[in-house]
This record gives sequence, structure tokens and C-alpha cells, in this order.
Amino acid sequence: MPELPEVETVVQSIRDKLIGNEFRNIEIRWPKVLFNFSKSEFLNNLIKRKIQRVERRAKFIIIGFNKDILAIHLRMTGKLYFQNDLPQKKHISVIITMNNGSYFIFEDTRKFGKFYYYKSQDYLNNKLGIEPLSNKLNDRSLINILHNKKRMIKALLLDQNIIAGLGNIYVDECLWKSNIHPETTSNKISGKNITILCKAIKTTLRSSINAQGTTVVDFTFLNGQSGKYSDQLNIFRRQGDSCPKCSEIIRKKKVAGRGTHFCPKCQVKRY
DNA sequence: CCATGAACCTGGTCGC
DNA sequence: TGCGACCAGGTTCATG
Repeated sequence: MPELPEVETVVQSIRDKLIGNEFRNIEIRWPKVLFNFSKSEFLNNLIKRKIQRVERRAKFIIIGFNKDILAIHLRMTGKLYFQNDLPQKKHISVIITMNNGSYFIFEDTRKFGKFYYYKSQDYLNNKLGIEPLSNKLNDRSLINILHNKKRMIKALLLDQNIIAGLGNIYVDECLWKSNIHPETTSNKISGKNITILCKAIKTTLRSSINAQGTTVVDFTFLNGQSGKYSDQLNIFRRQGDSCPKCSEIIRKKKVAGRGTHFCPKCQVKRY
């Protein structure tokens, strides 16, 4: 499901209900959801402590206490929301009872989502690449990154250790906007095209955040609201349609292990 | 260093 | 209606 704009949307939808409040209890319905700690560690470390901050780092949701954090990754189908009654749905992985009696729920059909507990955020910050919307990503740094690697551009942009937050939807959209074939070797892309790519990444992510993300199948937040950026997708899942720029038929093929959408006329493979 | 495929799970869709 | 094959917004691990 979620890439950077969707995670940001989720964070914004739960932040005010978490900050200043406390966890009181936790019910684990899918034990593997706790990746690097146990239920008793959750109870010992995170109960009855005031939540200080709620932020996004890459595709992680960070719930910060003092220095220590609860980090949540939604993977493909994770959903986080509040509810006043106990949920009756099928794929509930976690139910956290809040100090005000409401329930903070993690629902995850495919069960890939995970909770992590860290004594500080340093571990994640060191492991993850730069934030694409920060000024650490700019024309110069992106040229530097791409020209110092020899990798297929699609795989490189999906690599969270380098730039953290892009996923399959936005990589396809951004490569289309900058006329780069997804299989192009990164060091063969001209500085001029990289500049266009850099701009495409920032404007696409910002527009999607403004539209509260993309709902392709079932991404929802709050009370089942959908992301509106789906209307602005140009090629993602539009194989067989006409390219909005040149009317060529949009194609789909597997690149870097992922279904990849591109226009064979606008995005010519040079290497 | 890089690419590929499998694994982790469930459910939707498509063809027969 | 049923069944199998294939696909899905992500990440990690083994292998060549």
C-alpha cells in the first residue's frame, strides 16, 4: 500500500489523537507483528508514558517518547486508525487501549507490517537514505548519487538505503515525467535529465501529499477515506491506455522485480 | 557491487 | 460456480 505520501497522510490523521496521550494496554492477535521486542517489553517500556511526537521517517511511522521510539511499518496492507469500539474485522493484528478508552488499531490483511522498538531513532536514521523532500536531495546530490552507481535507475530509486520513501507508484510516475527508461543504467543519465527527475520527485510527492495519497486498491486512513492522487496518475496501472504526452500505448514489464509501467516512445532505453 | 527470485501472507481477478 | 495461475502500494535473504 503505502509510500511516502500515504504514510505522511496516516501520520497526519493519527498525530493529534496520540500526542500527549498514553498507551494503557496492548492485545496482540498476530504475534509476528512485534519484530524485535515482546509484549511484556511493550508493557514494561511503553505503557503509561506520555507520547511526545508522531512523525514520518521514510515509510516508517515514528511514535516518540523521550528518546525511545515505537516505529511502525505498514508494508503493503497495514492500516492504523482509532475506534471507540472493539473491532470486529478479520485481519486485526494489534489493539492498543488508550488512556481515554479509545482503541488504536493496526489492521493488516497480508500481515507483512511490523512494530519495532528502539532506544533512540539513530538506528533507523543511520540505516535509511535521505528524505526526498528535504534539501539533502537536490540536483547536485542526485547527480552525485546516480553517477557514482551503475544500477538500473528503477532499482536505485526503490532502494531505501539511498533515497528513502519512494515506492513503485511514484518511481514509475517520476521516471515517466523525466523521460527516463526504468532500465537505464544510472550513470548513463544526463545531468539535465537528472535535474528534471529531481524536480519530478519533489513535485509528485508534494502533490500526492496534498491529495492525501493514492488509493489504488484499498489504502484508507481515518474512517475509511481514500487518497485522491489516483486521479493524477499518468501511467501507473494504465498499461494499454494512451500516453498523455505522445499517445503511444503504455506498456508494462517486470523491472527490478516489480511491475513497471512506461511509455516506449517517451522513455527510450539508451543503455 | 549488482541482479534475480523466493519468502513472508491474503485476497482479487482472469481464463477455462 | 469452481479451480488454478498470477498479481498486488514492501522488504529481506540467499544465490550466481
